[in-house]
Amino acid sequence: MSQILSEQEIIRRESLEELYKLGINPYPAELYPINSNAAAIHAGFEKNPEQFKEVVIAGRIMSRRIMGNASFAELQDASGRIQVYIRRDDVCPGEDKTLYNSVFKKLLDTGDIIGVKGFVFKTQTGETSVHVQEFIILTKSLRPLPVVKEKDGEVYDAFSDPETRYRQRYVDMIVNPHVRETFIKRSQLVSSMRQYLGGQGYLEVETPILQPLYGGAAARPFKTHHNTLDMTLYLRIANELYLKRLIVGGYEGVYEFAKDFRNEGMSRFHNPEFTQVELYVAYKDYYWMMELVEEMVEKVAMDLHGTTEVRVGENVINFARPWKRYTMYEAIQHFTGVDISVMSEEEMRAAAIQLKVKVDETMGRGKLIDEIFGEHCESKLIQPTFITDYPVEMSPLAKKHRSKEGLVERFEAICNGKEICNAFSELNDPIDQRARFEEQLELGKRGDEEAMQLDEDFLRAIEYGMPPTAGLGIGIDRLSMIMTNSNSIQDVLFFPQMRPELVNTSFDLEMEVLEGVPAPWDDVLRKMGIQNKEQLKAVNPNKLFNDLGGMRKKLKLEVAMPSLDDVRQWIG
RNA sequence: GGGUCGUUAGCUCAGCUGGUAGAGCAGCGGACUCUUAAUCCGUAGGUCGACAGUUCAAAUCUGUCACGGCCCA
Repeated sequence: MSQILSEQEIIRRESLEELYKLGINPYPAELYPINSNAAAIHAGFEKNPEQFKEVVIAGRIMSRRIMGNASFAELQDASGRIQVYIRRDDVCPGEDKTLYNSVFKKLLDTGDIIGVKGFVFKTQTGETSVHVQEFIILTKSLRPLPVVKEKDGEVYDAFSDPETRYRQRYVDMIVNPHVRETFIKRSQLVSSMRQYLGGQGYLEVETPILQPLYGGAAARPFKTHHNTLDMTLYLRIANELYLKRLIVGGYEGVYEFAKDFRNEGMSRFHNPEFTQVELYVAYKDYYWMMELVEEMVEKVAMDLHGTTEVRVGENVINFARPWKRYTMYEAIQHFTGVDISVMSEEEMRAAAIQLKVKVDETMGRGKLIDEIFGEHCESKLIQPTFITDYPVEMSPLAKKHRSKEGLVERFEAICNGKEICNAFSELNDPIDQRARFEEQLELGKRGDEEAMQLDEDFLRAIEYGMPPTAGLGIGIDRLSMIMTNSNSIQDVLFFPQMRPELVNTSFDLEMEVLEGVPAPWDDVLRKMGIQNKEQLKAVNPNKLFNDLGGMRKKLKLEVAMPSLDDVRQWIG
């Protein structure tokens, strides 16, 4: 015994014991043969009532209204909710009324999962319901669910604390139906793209996540270690360099839906791991790729919403083709009135200062352009817009522009003020590519932690010859945010990254002694789930110190707190 | 990383210039055979995020720390 239970949890555990005593297994092993669900009943009953004379459904009890010998309950399954009606003498036809009086009324709670068999009917107030003839407990729930009530579309006591929602997404999904809806949309988005890309004949592939050299983007990586090889490996920040090797190898179109990892700050738009689809198609250029993006994203909007128009916050975004196109210089001129295309670096720096953009001496032309654009243009681009022709300094993997000096053939699509994709005519000149990598190495030496590494094997591959290729990356999380009208990336990730919470878990008295931790704190640590040195070393001393205070109060210990330094010493 | 707001019962929240912790819902006991935020009567439930300081007295004031949201970089 180590978990400290609330009153409601204790009561539920007592109910569990009672069920066992009555010979009822609250966690049965057998499958439960459902033949319908909430949505099917709502959709079909009025037209074909004769088809709903014997339905078997299963779901979670979301609410109960008990009126003596008859009760209503709401059952929630994957398809939605339906009301069920239970009458004592229907489920207990004989003398023994235990199943209704004790099991249903006392031992069941909201949150429990049951199966019911019965017939569909309409109540006097007109609600389609299932009249229960038999029911069975499929799972007893030991924790009280947040109770969310609703009337006339108004929600009362919504389960809304963001921290708890993200940490306990399962609860969020149970009580907030729109959350499940968001993730269904996200899944449809990926299917829609996969269908589109597959339909073009491109090959879906998988490339390494653990990479000896990371590349393909400007970002800091996560570092890990392989024991047998005794070598450092990095979690990929992009899949670009591997997918291009596959184009060298002879495929004409490859794509991968990839989890990428970037060891950077977190925000409403950034999670350390995120999903991207990258696509490479041989014998194409970036103009061609723009058309593909328009067509594919328009299809996604149609598949998800049945229209190209999507409401996002205050705006309605229309993904119908064709999208607006600006070169980067044009965009800057459009939003600031300044034409920087003809300026020297010094003139540009002065212009940037005039435009209240923060500059410093290390910034070259490319960085200056990027800053001005980021400051004055990006957030104003609400409707999907292609920005083309980026400075060469920022794009070491893109081909130099066919006619414009100092630029590369690159575009980003901006939508709702944020980048949703990035693409270029891929650099396939191995001599130029080596030179660009070397420039990156120089940046790295000057302290740019996001500079790319020189990938000798990648260079070897393109020295064999990579056909002219168009490449694309689309951020699935960002696009999902737009397509689901979500304000934060955390709302389109099932399990957004969070600092760990120390949870109380059951512990085993037989376990090893925590050397160096004086009584009674060793016991307290065990109660907090820290059972050995390894686990102890893994915790943040400040947090541990903080939580020890909480445990001291909770367990009503009459001993002085250890100091923060003591705690640091225990951890070692 | 900086700014800012927040952390009180299972959930949603009150708690004023310091003076014995409250409500609604959920729970528990009871009544009730078509309810739907069911209703009616009764009742229990608290690491006020943590530590320290100020004070006769701290949920409340001050400092440090933890966790989270939002904004900025």
